Amino acid sequence: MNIAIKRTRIEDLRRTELIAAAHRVFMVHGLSGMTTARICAEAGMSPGILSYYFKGKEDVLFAMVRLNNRILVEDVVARLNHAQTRWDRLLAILEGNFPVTVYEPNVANAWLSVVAASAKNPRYARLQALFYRRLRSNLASVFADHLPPDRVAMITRLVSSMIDGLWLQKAAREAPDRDAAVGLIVQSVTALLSEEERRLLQA
Amino acid sequence: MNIAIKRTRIEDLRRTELIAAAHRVFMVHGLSGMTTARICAEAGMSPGILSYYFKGKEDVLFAMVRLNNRILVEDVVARLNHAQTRWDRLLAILEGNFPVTVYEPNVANAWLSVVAASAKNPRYARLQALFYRRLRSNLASVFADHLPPDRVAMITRLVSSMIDGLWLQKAAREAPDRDAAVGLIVQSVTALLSEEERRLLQA
Amino acid sequence: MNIAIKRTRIEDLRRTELIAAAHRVFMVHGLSGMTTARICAEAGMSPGILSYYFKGKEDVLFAMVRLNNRILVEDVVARLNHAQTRWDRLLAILEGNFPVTVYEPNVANAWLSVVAASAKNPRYARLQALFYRRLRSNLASVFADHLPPDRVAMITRLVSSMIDGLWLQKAAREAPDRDAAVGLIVQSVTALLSEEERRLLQA
Amino acid sequence: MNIAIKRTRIEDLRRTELIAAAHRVFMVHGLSGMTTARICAEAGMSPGILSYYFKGKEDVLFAMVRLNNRILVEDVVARLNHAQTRWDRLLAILEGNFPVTVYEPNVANAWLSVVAASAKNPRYARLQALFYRRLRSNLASVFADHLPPDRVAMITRLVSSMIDGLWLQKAAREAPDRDAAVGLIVQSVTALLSEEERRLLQA
DNA sequence: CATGAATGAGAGTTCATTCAT
DNA sequence: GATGAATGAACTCTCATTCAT
Repeated sequence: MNIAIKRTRIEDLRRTELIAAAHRVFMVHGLSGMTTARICAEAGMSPGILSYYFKGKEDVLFAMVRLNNRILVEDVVARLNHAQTRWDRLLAILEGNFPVTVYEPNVANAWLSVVAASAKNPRYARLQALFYRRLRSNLASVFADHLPPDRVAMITRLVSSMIDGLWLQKAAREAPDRDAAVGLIVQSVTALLSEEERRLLQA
Repeated sequence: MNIAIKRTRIEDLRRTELIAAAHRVFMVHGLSGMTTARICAEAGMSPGILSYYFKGKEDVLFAMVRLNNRILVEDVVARLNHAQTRWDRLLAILEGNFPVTVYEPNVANAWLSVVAASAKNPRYARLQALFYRRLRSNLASVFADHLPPDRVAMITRLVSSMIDGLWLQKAAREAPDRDAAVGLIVQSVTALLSEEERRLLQA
Repeated sequence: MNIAIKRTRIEDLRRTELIAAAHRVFMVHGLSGMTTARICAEAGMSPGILSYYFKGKEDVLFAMVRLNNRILVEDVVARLNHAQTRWDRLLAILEGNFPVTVYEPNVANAWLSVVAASAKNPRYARLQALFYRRLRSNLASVFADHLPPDRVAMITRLVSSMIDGLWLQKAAREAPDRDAAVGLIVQSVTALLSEEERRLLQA
Repeated sequence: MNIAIKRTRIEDLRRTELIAAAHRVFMVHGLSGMTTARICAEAGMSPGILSYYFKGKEDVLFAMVRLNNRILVEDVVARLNHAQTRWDRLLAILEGNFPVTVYEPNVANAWLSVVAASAKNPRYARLQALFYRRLRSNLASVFADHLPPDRVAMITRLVSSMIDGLWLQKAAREAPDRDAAVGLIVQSVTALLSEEERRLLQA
């Protein structure tokens, strides 16, 4: 039993190691430069190992994307748990979607490739759909109690498209830095609210 | 001399035809499916011709992107020329950035790949920079006379990032249709203006 | 001493189980689909075990072929023991060479692969030679007492080549079913005998 | 036009060259040793050439099999055209199916692999079916006018299965030489006919 | 004795590019 | 100028085998 657990853990470790290696290669060489050979070399393993832990290259990529999504989601959840007011929740969501060390052209660039490459793949489509649904429901939870549904929907759309747009512009080296990005969205949302609505959210 | 000119013209035509063929292949097969063989076949030419008219595949891609940018810009310019009020100018810009037949998941997807693949390349960076500068100056020209500079800057950022965000979401099959997209942006801008400002823009 | 014997017996069991597993894999996936990984999985053992019990994959295959030959031979022997007349002996041989549940395209196909793959290997050549010698001597024992040697030889050749030919055609999905196959050979042999000879064999 | 023809011919030549190279590799190394790299090396070309002339390895193999079938069939046709009596036709068919220089263990072996490997592939199945149909109709044409249908069918089956069986035994190094093989079949057929029938066929 | 993680050679295929004609 | 045959490097994936535990 102990051995089994140990072994499973070792397997999991190696899997994680490979995913991490894939991620490093991905960040440096981009999606097109992320070859199986490079991943294995980066992990310090032989080329054949990939098919031992994964079905194939595509499987590694998917695991990598899923892991990153999970980390991002968990980060947002943690931030939301610490938020006091509804307004703090909005800030938590925004800050979670622009992670400090990660909101950077090369990263944005890499992730754009993934979205582009995987949009037709139903497996990723589900992942994406889930991600957007979560984002929208999080945003909705900020406004739902104090605003009519159509305004909630509109603000939600606005915020989510601005998040994506700023990431895309980051990849194109045309986006402001992280604080300015968050600030821009906050400012936009603020401008859409009446003074009273703002006060209610901040309470 | 005449012959030389003629030749040049024929050569220009063939170059253009190759770029057009590349564009057609790109739209159908995406960036990853855009092979030199397919481009030449689509153009009805032999594979060897590419190295005569271009330095390589990358060169064809660049020419294609530049041409496409040009067409999009010219379309916006034409729309702007027909615009009566400042408000019409805003609509012209938005509609020009969501071309009816082109605002479609596969296309968005393909263009995302290009942005992702070329972001590190200074050649493309210049192209992108020019594109964004033009978009911003166009947007600024709508508001500059009636709003203080910081509000102009803010609205400009908001609009441009929403445009990009909606394209990105389109690729992820998470964006509304074209009219709703334009409507969303218009609605957002409207909400940011006072009634008086709106009236001034529509005059 | 006892332990050693026990161990040896257990080892023999596992060896046999591996061979049986190999045979099952072989029947389902064919020779080309018979990978060491699949064999061990089928046997419920780990991949490394193969090199303990066998020199390599080739060795497993050989053991499998030998075992199969043995089973087939023993089956024929058992049938021969129950045969009353010489004619019954002929039927026993034919029926033994077209096992009911096994005379089937995929199986024929798989065995063809083995013959093809191993024909150059002297180890298999000896196995094959033994097999054919036994078949011929069995057939000869049917006719030897009542027919001159050259006719015995001819009939033997005819029968053995028809058996092989029908198996080959089975693989090519061009052979009749089992009863028709046996019937065809019986019919051919019958036609080669005079009425008196037939009566003698059936006595 | 001329150029087109010339080019097509060159292409055909290269294709044929590759098929011939494949055949040589196949004869020497067997089906499993027939790698694309070896084929191209044997043809004195680079590895990439294969995909220029063929869809893939499987396509080369199929072309090779088809070409060989064609050659064999044409040889039989030529022999049949020279045959005077029906009996001569029978000999022509048999001799055509045991080509002098080719009825040899390694060749038999190689062909066995192909039959085994391709039996599940409908493309080859059609080829095989055609081959057998032709063989049977050729054999039937020898006997059809002088024998009742059921005896024609039986003799046809007997001859075709003996041909296949002798080839299989050749691969197992257990078959007689070519003349003995043909002789054995002739002898068998002869024994199945009455003296009068034989006379009619030889007329 | 048995495990299963790890290896590494080798397979088929794709494709941008070159170059003699 | 244009052709298209030819190249060769690079890619992903498979699998028999090895070996520390």
